[in-house]
Parts: sequence; C-alpha cells; structure tokens
Amino acid sequence: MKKKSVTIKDIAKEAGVSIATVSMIFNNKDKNISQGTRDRVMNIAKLHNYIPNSMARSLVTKRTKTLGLILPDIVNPFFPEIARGAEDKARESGYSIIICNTDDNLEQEDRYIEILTEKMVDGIIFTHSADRNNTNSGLERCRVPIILIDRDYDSDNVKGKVLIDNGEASYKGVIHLIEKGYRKITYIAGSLNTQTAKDRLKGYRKALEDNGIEFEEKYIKVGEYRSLWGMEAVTLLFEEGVDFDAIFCGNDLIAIGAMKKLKEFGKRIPEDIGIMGFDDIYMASLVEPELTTIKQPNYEMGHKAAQMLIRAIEGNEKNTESKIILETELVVRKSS
Amino acid sequence: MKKKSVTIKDIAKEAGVSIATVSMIFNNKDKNISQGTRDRVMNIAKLHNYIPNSMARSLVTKRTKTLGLILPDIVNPFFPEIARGAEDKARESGYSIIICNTDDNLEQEDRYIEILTEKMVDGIIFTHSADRNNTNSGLERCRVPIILIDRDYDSDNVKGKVLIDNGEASYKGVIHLIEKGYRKITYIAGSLNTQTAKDRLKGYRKALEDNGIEFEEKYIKVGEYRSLWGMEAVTLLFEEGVDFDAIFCGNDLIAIGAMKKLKEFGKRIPEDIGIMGFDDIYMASLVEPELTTIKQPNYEMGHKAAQMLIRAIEGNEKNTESKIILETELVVRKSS
DNA sequence: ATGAAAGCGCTAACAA
DNA sequence: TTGTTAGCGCTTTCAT
Repeated sequence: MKKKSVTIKDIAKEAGVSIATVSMIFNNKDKNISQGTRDRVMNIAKLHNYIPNSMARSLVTKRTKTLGLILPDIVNPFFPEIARGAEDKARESGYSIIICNTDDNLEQEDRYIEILTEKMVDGIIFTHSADRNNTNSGLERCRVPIILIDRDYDSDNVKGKVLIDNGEASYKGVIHLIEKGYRKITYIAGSLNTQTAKDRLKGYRKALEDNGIEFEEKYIKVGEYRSLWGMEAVTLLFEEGVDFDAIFCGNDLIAIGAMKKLKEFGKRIPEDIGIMGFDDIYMASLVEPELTTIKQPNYEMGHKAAQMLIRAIEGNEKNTESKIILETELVVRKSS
Repeated sequence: MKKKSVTIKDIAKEAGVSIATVSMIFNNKDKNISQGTRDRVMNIAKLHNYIPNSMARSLVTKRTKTLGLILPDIVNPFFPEIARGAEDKARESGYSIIICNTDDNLEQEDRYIEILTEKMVDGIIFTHSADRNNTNSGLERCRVPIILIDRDYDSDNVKGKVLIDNGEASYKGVIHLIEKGYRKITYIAGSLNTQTAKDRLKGYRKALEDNGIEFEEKYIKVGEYRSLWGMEAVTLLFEEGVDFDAIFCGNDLIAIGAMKKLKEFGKRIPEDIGIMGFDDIYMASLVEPELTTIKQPNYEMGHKAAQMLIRAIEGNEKNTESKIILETELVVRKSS
C-alpha cells in the first residue's frame, strides 16, 4: 500500500551529485552551490515528488517541529478556541500540533507526557485542569519545555505561563453588579479546587468587602461548570429561602442554566435578579445574547502560548521563564 | 535545556548486555530472554527513566503511530466531537493525532497533506469541506491511506468512508414536517456546493414530490452554515413575501438564527411556523432545547473513521475500500 | 539465550 | 563548489 518513497539518495544518484549536496539544497544551506546544480536537483525532486523524511531529519537534528497540546476535552466549548489559536501560531512557524484529551485525569496527563516525550515533541502546551500543586507530578520528568495555560504551577520545565487575573476579573464583575444597585449577590461556583476558582472567589469577596457588603456563606454554591448545575443551584437557593438579587456565576454555562431556571421561577432578568457569567465561550452569545459576562481571551491564550513555547524552543535557551497575564474584558449586556 | 536523554545504548551498557537484547525486551519480542536479564534491564531502564525514541524506531519500522486529522475548523461546533471520537479510538490503539485546520481552503489542505506525509503519519482522516471532485487534487499524491468523513470522493488512497445518508435524513425530516400538517416548507440551505448539500436538497424535494406538494424555487435560500445567515434568510423570505409555514434548515446554526428572527417577527413556533434543523451539534440543545433536528452521530463518525483507518494501516493491506453509512436520528422536540 | 552488524534517511562536519 | 563520512537511536536478521 505505502508506495516506496523516493529518498535523498535516489535524487542524488539521478542528479549525479552527492546526497550532501541534495541535503544542503533542501535545507537552504546552499550559499555555495551552483545555480545549475540546484536547478537540476530541484527539477528531479519535483519530478519524483520527493518529500524529505522528517523522521530521519529529526533523528539527527533533535527537532521534530511538533508540539503537544494537552487539554481536558476538546468537546468542552472552552477549548477549541485555545486549540485553534495554538495551531495557527504553530503552523505559522512551521510546527504541527498533537492533540491530547485528558478528561481531567491526572494519570492520563502523565501518560500523555510520556507519549509526547517518546514522540519527541519539541514542547508542550498544557491546559491542565486538576490542581497539580500537591502532586509529585509527571511534569518533572518531562524533558521538553512546557507552557501552562490558565493554571499556575511551578516546575523546572515550565518555561512560561499564559494566565488571566481571575481575582481582578471577578472583582470587576462584581463591582459592576454592585454599581447597578444589586446588594445580595450570590455566587454559583463551578469548583473550588483550582487556584483559578479560588481566585475568582477571592475577587468576589473583596468586591463585597470593599463596598461594605456583608459576606454570607449561604450565598455560595459550589458544583460543576455545567448549565445543569446552574439550574440546580438556583433551585437550591430558592429552596433554602436565600434572599438574593443577583448571581455571579463561575462560568457562562452555569449562568445560562441559572437564567433558564430563574425564568421558570418567574423572575425577570435583570429587573428582579441580575446575572453575570464568566468566559464568554463560543456560542454563549448565541445561547443568551443578553448575558453580561467576563470575556476570557481564549484564542489569544492559545496563540500566545504557542508563541512563547516556540520562543523557548528556538530561543537562546536562557532560562527566561515568562509569564503573560492577558486582559479580560467585561462584556456588559442586558442581564445585569 | 533539553536534558540529554538516555538511550538504549546506555541501558545496554549498564546492564552488561547488547542493545539488541534491550530492544527485544522493550518490544515484547523476548520469548527467549531469561527472566533475570529482563528484570535487570527493566529495572535499570526504570531507574533512568528511559523512554525509547520513537523517531529512531519509526525510521526503521516505517510506522509512526501517528494519524493526521484534517478538518475545516475545530472551533466550528461540528468538529470537536469528531475529533474527540477519533482521538479516543486512536489512543486506544496506541496512536496520536495531529490536528490540522484548513478553513475550507483547498491549498491549505494540500499543504497539510504534504506536511503530514513529511511527518510520516500512518494515515489521514479527512473531513474536507470544499468539493474536491473537480480538482486534480493533492489526495492523489498522498502516500498513506485516507479515510473520508462526511464526504464522498474517490481516489486510490481513499481506503474508507464514513458517511450518513443525507438524502434519506432530509427526506425523513421533511416527511415529519408534512405529517405535522405543514405544506409550504421552505429550505434555508448552507450551501449547494457540496454533495452533502445536494443530497439534502434532493431528499427535501423528494419528500415534497412524494406528497404531491409543488416545489417552488423561491422556497430555497442558499447561504452559509451560520446562524446569522438563518436570520438573514428569514428576513429575505418575509421581504419577498414568500408564503410559508415551515422551514427546513441546512444545519442547527441556521435553524437557531431562523428561530430567533421568526420570534422577532412575532411568529410563534411551532404554531405559526414549524422549524427543523440538522446536525444536533454540541450545545444546540442548550441554545434551543426545543429545536427538532436531525442528529448526526459525530462522535461515532470520528471513532469509526479512526477504526477504519487503523485497520487499513495494520490490516492485511487488501484493497478493501470500505464504506460505512451511519444512522441519523430524527430528534423530535417542540419546534415542529 | 544473547550479541554483532547492517542499515533506516538524513545532517553536519571535514575534506577535497 | 561538491563529496566523504560518521553518526542520530533504534530494529532486525543472522550468528553464536
């Protein structure tokens, strides 16, 4: 099935030159190769549809021009944009991307690091989900540079981080709710296990404090980042008789669920209850065009991560662990 | 930066055996290697965290255990599930997946085929968008097996196809509308360039014919697979004074846009206008939980494609070009 | 049960 | 300006 591929040797023989010459021509190291030779070789190569074997090349150069992208689940609408951003930047620089879904499973993450190492990727972009902070993780054993997206974790191999300031973003969001006149602001969180989530909570609390609003434990509901949980949480709030006039949600999916349930309860948005989401994932604006939310620059995060990674790979290898904090944007629509 | 990696040679030396022995042990070709040796080698390998270099291996075996996945755009909600299905199957069989976004660009597709060939992927899953039928395309030059998803195209390298019967699916959908009592059924198509689209149109027309409903050109609006187009098309229908009582949409995005616009025009769904989508993409049910639609088994398509591909790669290389037609499902909700 | 040796296709000195 | 050669790390006969 696989047609026998023509090699550099075939080309060299047919052109009557050495393989070194052909190699140089194909690597643009042909400063001093006569135009005639170059043309002849090129023609023959084209004629036989010669495509260099990058395995062989990589074996000697130690570079595969391939990156790994580890993320929880490409089906989660949060990730395709990141993937796309990364792929665009990668392609631009001649790299390809191997995609790895981990389902938030730590073992799977480690497994992938091993596979990627085996495949000799030049670097890894890592959007890990679970907190690795308390783990003597596989990251240490990884031999290539790693860029972290959306998570802060320290390790020798981590050469860069692309983050957003979750605390500040939440703070801004809640401040907006307060300025709109809401006072009893509940918080439906997706989780409290990640630093991301903790920071968001912190921002929320600080906004309340700074405005002399008393914080109450019962205002906080912790579940998952899914719209179903948004619905459940609202139900819970009502069942528990919590008195609230606004909801700050851990992400847009939760917000969408919450809005739906609020309407079922006959609440008007934003007159009765103000609501705010987080993430502004693809299609969220389609689902609830009126949802006020905090927009996380996913495409840009992927793009920047790839950029940093490639720089770390190709750069002068100085240990410049860099950290970019991207701006979030408060997108105010009609829900608050 | 890149730590010097330990090689099979290091292990062999330390274990006091030949590299051939180590190699055999790692490839489970160790029928006749003493348990003692095996254990010793394994321990030393573990100790030094030895990870075989798959470049070197591939160079001799001609197998990279890597597949290419070419698709228009991972951000389009149609594709993540396909990608995930493919990745799951691939991983299960020890393969990785390189992802390639082409933006429906033929040149980009060809470019990727070249890159993937260079990287020596073992096969390619191809969800191409534009019609390749009239093109002396790069597919011919590809050296590895290809599985097509959702598109029918013939070429030597195409070892399999995963399709749905678009004509039949549309037919079923429109029949449903007719049974519900709708008679003036318009069709907002996303395109008419692809075979897929042509088949869907054919199914639509046949359903009308079979029920003695006259087909009218003005019933058909052709645009793009986006919700914005759904909105525009509805506006157009009204502006042109087309008399209709139902809309069959090229995909769910279009349907969602159409519904939104219909509501703006004060139409009740399904009392005034019945509506039906196609695809049942992720989140579509969130956006419009009541949208009646035709569910395309995306995850399964990706999964099956990877399965066929791996079989073609590892199989006995008989030229069994296979073709699977997956079942669509009519998901009836409240919009029709 | 194990080792020696010949490559896989290519790059990168170093020669010429 | 071009050719020779020594590997890169591994698999795979063929010997032993």
